[in-house]
Amino acid sequence: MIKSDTLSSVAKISTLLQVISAEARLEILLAIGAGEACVCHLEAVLGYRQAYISQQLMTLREAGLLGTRRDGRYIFYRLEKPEILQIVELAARLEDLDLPAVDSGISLARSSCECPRCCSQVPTRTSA
Amino acid sequence: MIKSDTLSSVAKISTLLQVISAEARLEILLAIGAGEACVCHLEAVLGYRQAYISQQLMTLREAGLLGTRRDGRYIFYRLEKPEILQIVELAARLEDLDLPAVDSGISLARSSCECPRCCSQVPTRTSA
DNA sequence: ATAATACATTCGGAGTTGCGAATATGATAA
DNA sequence: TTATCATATTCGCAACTCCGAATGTATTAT
Repeated sequence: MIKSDTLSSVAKISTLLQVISAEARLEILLAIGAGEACVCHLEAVLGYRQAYISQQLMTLREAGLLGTRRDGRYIFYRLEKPEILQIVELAARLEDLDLPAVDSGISLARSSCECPRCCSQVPTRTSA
Repeated sequence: MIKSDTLSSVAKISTLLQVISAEARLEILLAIGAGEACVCHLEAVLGYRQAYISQQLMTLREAGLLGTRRDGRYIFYRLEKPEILQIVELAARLEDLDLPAVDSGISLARSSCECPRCCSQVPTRTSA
């Protein structure tokens, strides 16, 4: 893996883009979006195994892209630099894709979470 | 390598970012910048072997990022989607780097080329 | 013609990475 | 205390990627 702090500007940019370019990590960034998400949430929403999610989160953390907040036994991740999503949006536009549902921090990450244990309330549903 | 056209939006974005994230390819994109550049030019400016440059150019071409123009025995490459540089600039800003001299199409790619054979005129030099 | 130049392409192996399995840690519940 | 849950970390190897070497293909020069 790429590390060290004595790197050229291009090398640093290369590292950043490589970190966010892995498909699973892109999905994680989009799932967190403007809000925050715990690991079990990401697990449920994205369908990856827990250890795998944690591995990807570690990579993103080491790149300085994520911040954490512990609440009880849950650890919530948020984007340290939300502008990272602008890169994804720009890339999406270049490919003529209507950007893949960047999480607004309301829809997925905070409410109507599908994972079996955390955030089990379903506040956006209006049915009786 | 990543191919196929039946891919999710995220997968397409992933592929695009992976293609541009390789350090050598980043350097190539920046060296071409807003102008155009032949292979021997890139070879001289970046210091990579010819075959290696061509390999990276092939990858960028297959991703639809480059266009070509043949002039005699030279082949000039240009950015098909110059907005790709905005991604690089954004990434640079996120890392607090003053973006790495995006080629304006004047300084390197078109004039004062250092490679021994092509573009040997040195128009920006004002010395006798 | 042949030769030289500019560039493209294929092949293969050393090296790296992805990711599953197993295990560890830190917090809460009983 | 022990058990359980949420998450982190380490290990190892199959799979993949990088890149050098060799070779192929246009184009121009002689």
